[in-house]
This record gives sequence, structure tokens and C-alpha cells, in this order.
Amino acid sequence: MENPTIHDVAHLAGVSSATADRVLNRRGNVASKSIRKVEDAVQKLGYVRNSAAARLSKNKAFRIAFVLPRKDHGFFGRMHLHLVENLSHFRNAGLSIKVFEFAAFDGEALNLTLKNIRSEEFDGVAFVGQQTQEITKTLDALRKHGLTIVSLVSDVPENYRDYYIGIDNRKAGRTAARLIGRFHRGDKGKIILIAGSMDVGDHFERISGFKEVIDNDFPNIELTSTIETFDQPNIMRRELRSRLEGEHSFTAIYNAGAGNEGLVDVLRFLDPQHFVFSITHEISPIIREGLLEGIIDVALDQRPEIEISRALMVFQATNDKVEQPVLPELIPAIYVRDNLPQIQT
Amino acid sequence: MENPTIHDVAHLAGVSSATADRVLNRRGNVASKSIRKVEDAVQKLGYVRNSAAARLSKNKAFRIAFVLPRKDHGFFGRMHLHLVENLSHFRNAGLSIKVFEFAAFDGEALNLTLKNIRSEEFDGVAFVGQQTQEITKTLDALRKHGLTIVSLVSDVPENYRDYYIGIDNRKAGRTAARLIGRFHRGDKGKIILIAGSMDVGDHFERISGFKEVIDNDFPNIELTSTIETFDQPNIMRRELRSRLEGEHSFTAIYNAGAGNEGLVDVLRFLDPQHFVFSITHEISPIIREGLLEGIIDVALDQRPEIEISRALMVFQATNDKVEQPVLPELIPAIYVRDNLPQIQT
DNA sequence: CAAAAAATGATGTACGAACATCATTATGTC
DNA sequence: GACATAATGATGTTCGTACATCATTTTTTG
Repeated sequence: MENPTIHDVAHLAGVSSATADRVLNRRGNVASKSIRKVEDAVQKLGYVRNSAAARLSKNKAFRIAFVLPRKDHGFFGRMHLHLVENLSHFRNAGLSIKVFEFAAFDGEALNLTLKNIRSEEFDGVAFVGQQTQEITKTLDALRKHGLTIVSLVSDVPENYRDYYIGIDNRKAGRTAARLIGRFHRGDKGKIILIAGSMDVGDHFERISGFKEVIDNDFPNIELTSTIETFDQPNIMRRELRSRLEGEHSFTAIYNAGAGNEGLVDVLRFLDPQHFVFSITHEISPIIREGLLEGIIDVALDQRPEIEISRALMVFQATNDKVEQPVLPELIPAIYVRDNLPQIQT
Repeated sequence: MENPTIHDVAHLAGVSSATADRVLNRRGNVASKSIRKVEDAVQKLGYVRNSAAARLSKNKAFRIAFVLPRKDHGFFGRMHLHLVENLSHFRNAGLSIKVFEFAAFDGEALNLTLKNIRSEEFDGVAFVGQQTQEITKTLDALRKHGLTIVSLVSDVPENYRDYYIGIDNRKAGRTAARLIGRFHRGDKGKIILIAGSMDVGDHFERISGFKEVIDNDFPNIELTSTIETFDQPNIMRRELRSRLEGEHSFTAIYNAGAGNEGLVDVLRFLDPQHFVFSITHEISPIIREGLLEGIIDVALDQRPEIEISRALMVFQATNDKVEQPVLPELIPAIYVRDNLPQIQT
């Protein structure tokens, strides 16, 4: 039960292996009749390119640019770390990786970084970021040069990227709302909403998913205006304190932004029974403490490590010109104090 | 920045490439002095075997036996399906897969199936199952013949397998308990516990993790004896009905067994306000319905598709004689009605 | 119909490891 | 020191694809 080779394909198609090669690698200058014959033969034989041979023969890596917010941001720091940890593994798989950093939430900085990616130097780009007019234009240019574009964490419209790897943020927000709503068990409630920035798609979608469910299914619960923190602990502390000042009717809190030590700081000095429930996003050492102390009930985590791995798998399949592996949908992990991951993240 | 080859290693070590090859592939008949020299050179150069070249040269697949409970069991059916879906992808990666089925929970059948795996025909075994004296003995024999053993879903002691791929079932049980306990918000409670079989490690550990948390942190909540259903809807229906008959003080239910239509059937005919909370394991079309109807609050799901993929990655790295990729811990997904996966599972 | 352009075939090399064979050298044993 | 055994080197083939070159055939175009 030997696997068919390109020679078998060529033979069955009645062409030379050179022509079969021209077809399979889209080198052009092939009659459409020949193309059809080769494709039929591929079908009939179930030919699959031997990626080991291909990789060996090509003898050059698929060059990927990872464009990520700076690693001092806890959440993205995890992405950087995971990339580094798997570098040797993927180098061996024929991928070479270069990381570019920009300031989180800074659309212009992102655009500038993307613009600096020279299409002769890279075969693919994976990036995290919001969508602006300029950014989509830059992405478009890159795609026209044949680069494979992967958006991470926060999606851009389909025609500006080849793949999106991230969670469904609307679902994440809805999940948070369901848990909080359900925990009220019919009691009245009043919720504080927080986001990093409503300008980035992922935070925006979480908040609106959250509102959907509360509005529809939990009429006893009141929502208040969303605080924006830009994921900065100082702003979180200031804004949250001022919101809580003199007001004692809040029953729950949902932070759609990334794990934020400011949140834990403030909650730590409140009456532990103050809230019915509190949910935040992305695990970090401080959020972990919050969970263990019982200050925070649930942390949704999109597991950036897995997103990085998936992105690399996508590039690998692209490079090998092989079907993408079938993998289940990414969903955020839901952490309570009892299922925290072993490794310190 | 070319990657070093085995010739570079041999040259630096001051031996021939034949000897370097003998060292790297443990062919024996090499002086320990030479071994050291080669290993030092590998270190110094950061030599990593080119797995593409190796795979091409070997020109034979790593033969894996998957030993799984029958596919008519919903949860394991998902494993079978995912294996089939990824067959071509992993054939291309140098793995060949054969699946063996046995009746779930039947230790003897499992042992018999494992015994029938001839060590000349396979290079690795992945299996799901409990541990008995006989089974560990069989596994031991297989390992002695050099097969790589991976246990799935439910672990066996470390020295009987090379890798365990599955969730931490104690944590899963603790998580369920935390949610249920927290939802009681201090009220008194009485819980029905269900398992497929307390003889299989995963179910046993879930139940004991669950008890741990309730006993420690929720003194107001009472636990009742565990019902065993062998994951069969008929038994579930009968036992659950008899437990509920005339008794109205139960406040929550935790099914540590796999998704079970019998559970939904019975709950559907109860007063919807009967329970504070209900949690089950493993998503299925029926459990999905239960979640959408509000009969079931949470389904923990260990995502067998991901476990299969991970197992295949482990075998692949083993075959390529390359470091295992660094991947985050597997944790069960927590589904509520708002974050159900797209695909019908 | 001639010239240009397009399509095809024939052929060979390179990639890096696995593996086999045979000759040679070093080491150990009585 | 003769002999067996262990260790090593030299060398060549194989795996399947990518890619390059050049000759030849077919098709298109004016």
C-alpha cells in the first residue's frame, strides 16, 4: 500500500513529471487540458504531497512575522514566552519566526509595524490588533504580495486575513453574563462593567455579548456604564474606586479587559460579601491570587499558548501545501480556584 | 545561519559520520569515549535532527494502535470520528493508525485487546481504560518490547505508560463542586451524585474531588450515595427516578459519568425550579438540548478531539526523535448554554 | 506559411538522514 | 604473539520533491 508519488500522478495523467510538477506548484505555462488531467490523476490516486520530501528539497524555512503587543503586558507576555519555548520545535518543522512588538491598543504603532514588514523577507504574518482603515489597507497590500495573514485574539473582516485564530468574544461575554445572571437567582442586581478599550474588537464584543444576555434573560439586573482602563492598573484603581465611592448597591463586576492587578487591589479592601460574583479575563499571578482568596470567582482565559500553537500549525500546513488539520473550536477556559493550571502563568 | 548536519557533528567530534550515526541512533558497538565526543559536538553545535530528512529516509510509518471503547458510546464516538478526520493529515506526517474497539468498562475485554497487539506490528499504543493487575502486566510487556504507551482519559501509574493525555479528573470534580457550592450562596443543600462506574479511575477521581470541596467549604450541603449507571440511559432513568421518588429536598445534581440522555429525560419532567444547579460531563446532542432548555446548567467536557490530537503529536515527536512540543495543561471545557461549540457534537 | 510564443519532455542535481556493506584499525584474551 | 572481537571509517544507495536547464514539439498570431 505504497503512497503514490508525483511520478505515478504524471504517468496516470499521461504527462511528464515536469508538467505534473508545474501543475502541482502552480508554476504557470501549462495548458488547461494538462492541468485537468493532472488534477484528475491526483484525485484518482489520492495523491498527497510528501511533506517530508518537499520540506527537505525546498531547504528553506517559511518565514513568519509575529506582530504582538509588548511583552510587558501580562497576557501578551504569555504569547511571547510560548513562542520562545517552541522555537526549536517549529524551526525543525520548517518555520522561522521573528517577533515584532508594538504598544498595546496603539493602532498607529501597529500599522507602522505592519508596514515595515517587507514582503520579500516574509511568507506569513500573524498579528494581534484592532482594525482601522489604514491597517486593513496595509494588510491588503501584504496579501497581494502572497503573504499568508493570520489574525489573532481579535478578528478583522474575512477578506483581510486568511485565518482567524482566537475565541468567539461575543460568546465569552455571554458566558460571563450567564454565570453572573444565574448566580443572582432572581435577586435584583447592579453590575459594574470594565473593558481595556472599547475600540478593540475583542473587548467590545465581550461587553456587547454580556449586555445581550443580561438584557434578555435577567430583567432584574441593571447594567452601568463601561469603565475603560487600557489594561493599566493605575487607571483601573482610580476609576473603580471612584465608581464604588459611597455606592453600595453593586452586586457584581465583569472585567472584559485583560487580567489586571488593579482590580484585585481594589476588591481586596472591600467587604468580601460585597459582591455576589466577579468575573475577569485572562489569568495572571495576581488574578490567580484573587481566585484563591475568593475575591474573584471566575477568570475566563483564552489560553494564548494554544492560540500561538494553532497559528504555527496553520503556517505549517500552508508551507507544506497540505490540508489544514481538523481541530475543534477554540473556547476560553473558565477558571475557578479549583482548576487553576499547574504552571505559573 | 545554516542548520548543522550530522556531518558537521561528526567533523567536530573527530569521528566519521558513520560513527556519529551509530551514536545518534543508538546502534551500539561504539566506544563510550566516542559517544561522549559526539554528544559534546551535538551540544556545541545545537544539532537537531532534520526530521524531514529522517522521515523521508526511513520511509516507513510509525504504527500506532488506538484501543478505544466502542464508538456507539457517544463520548468515545467523538474520538473515533476525530481520528478518522485527521487520518490523511497524520499519514502524511509519518504515522499510521489502526483502531481497536472494546466494550466500555469491561476490563477483561480491554486486556484481551491489548494482549492481541503484536509488538512486531506496532510502534506505539494509545488506550483508554481502567487499571487492573492483568492490564498493567500486559502494558509492561508491551513497553519491554519498546512500544511507546500513551494512556488516554484515565491515567495508569507512571511506570506503566510513557505519557498520560487527559484532564486532571480530581480538579474537574472540584470545579463542579465549587460551582454548585457557590450557587447555593449559603443555603442548605442536598446533592445527588452519579457516576458511570466507580471502578474506572476518572469517574472515581471526579467524585472524590467533588466530595473534598463540598466537605471542606460547604458544610450546609449534604451528599448522598453515588448512583452507578455504567453510562447506560436505562439504568440512569431507573435509578434516578427511584432516588427522586417522594423526596423533594434535593437541590443539585452532579453526574460524573459521560453525557447521558437518561439524565435529561428524567430532569425534563421535574419542576424546572426543582434544582438549584445541575452539572454533567461530556457534551452530546442531548446534553446540548438540556443546556439550551435550561434543564442542565453546566456541562464539563474534556474535548476528546484535542486529546486525540495531542496523542498524535506525542507519537509524532517520538517518531521524529525530537523534543516533545511544550503545550499547556489540558483542562475540561465548561459549557453553559451560551458558549456551546458550533459543530454538532 | 513563417515566426513567435507557449507548452512539454528529458534529464540531472540537491536536500539530510537512514541504513547497509566491507575493509581496516584498535583492543582484549589466552 | 596469535587470534577473536570490538570499534571505526569509507563509501554508496535510497527516500520524494523542488527546481533548473535545454531541447523539442505544439499552438498561436499576423
